[in-house]
Amino acid sequence: MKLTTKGRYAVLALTDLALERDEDFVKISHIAMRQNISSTYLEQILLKLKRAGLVVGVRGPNGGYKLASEPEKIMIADIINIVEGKMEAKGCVSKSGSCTGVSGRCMTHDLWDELSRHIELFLGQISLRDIIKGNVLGRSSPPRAYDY
Amino acid sequence: MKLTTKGRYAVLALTDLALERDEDFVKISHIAMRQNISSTYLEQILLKLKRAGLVVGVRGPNGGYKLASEPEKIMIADIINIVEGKMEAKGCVSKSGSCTGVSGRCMTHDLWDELSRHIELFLGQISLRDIIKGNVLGRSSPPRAYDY
DNA sequence: CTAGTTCTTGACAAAAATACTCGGAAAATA
DNA sequence: TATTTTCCGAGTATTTTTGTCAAGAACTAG
Repeated sequence: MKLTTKGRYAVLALTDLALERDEDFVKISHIAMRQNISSTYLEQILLKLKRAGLVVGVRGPNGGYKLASEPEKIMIADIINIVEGKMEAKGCVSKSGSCTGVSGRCMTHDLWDELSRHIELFLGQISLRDIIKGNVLGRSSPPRAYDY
Repeated sequence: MKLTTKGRYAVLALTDLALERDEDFVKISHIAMRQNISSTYLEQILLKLKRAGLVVGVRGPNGGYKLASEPEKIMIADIINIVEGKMEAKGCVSKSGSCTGVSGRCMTHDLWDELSRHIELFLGQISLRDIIKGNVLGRSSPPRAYDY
């Protein structure tokens, strides 16, 4: 999975919006200042989130951004997927058939595939509400052991 | 977590070694050819793995590389950690106290922290043996839901 | 011992991705 | 109309990734 500052800024910004939910609209510059992020960079990110329908943006004075829905309905996986490209099952070209190695001998294909699924499953279970409530720690569970 | 070709090549190479366990030593050039990797690049990677004690390298004719221990004792998390830098709980500088935002308001710290733990837990449970046996698929379990 | 093979090491370079910046346009408010 | 703020596309600088290259050291077969 890809996770760069873009994804982290996105989650950070939306968390900020979730906290400021009572205020009508929050300006980019305010978020940027509070979270110590470049505001012009944050524009790009919020724009993507707006196009995807996660936030609502209004122009002009008293304008700004607002969450499009309840914090408990916005999952971290969605945020990341929108801002970073869709997380691919890297390590193997997506084309079926022969991968990196010869003769279809790509043993590691399944691994990266399963890792992606694992991460997606994890981040798909955590909402913005969980973050602002602090309900995140200790939610990791070990993977199912293989039955020999 | 960081996952680049370096990490994938490392797992691929070690998987190759695990398969060729009967042969005494396997040459870099052979692995590179079979897995379609640049052999000079692979050198760097195997060197790191050797320094960390995961593989044994022998020079001279009939030289090459060999796994230092049984495939079931070598975990994917170890491989990745060696080759890529140690996976950090990014998104927050590791220093405790104030993170990106002001006034210690870094709500997302726990998230990235827990995500790292989650991934490490997953990859720490899968061995080279699992890969060559194909025991990887379907091992993801959803995270524990938070009890409200 | 000698020649050939193979790892060892570090420096360097091309390419790609990341992390921004910039200038202007559009909309809303007053 | 003037100001504020989002919208939008393009462009740029920095860093990371992904290698290459050349010289050297160790080892083995013959």
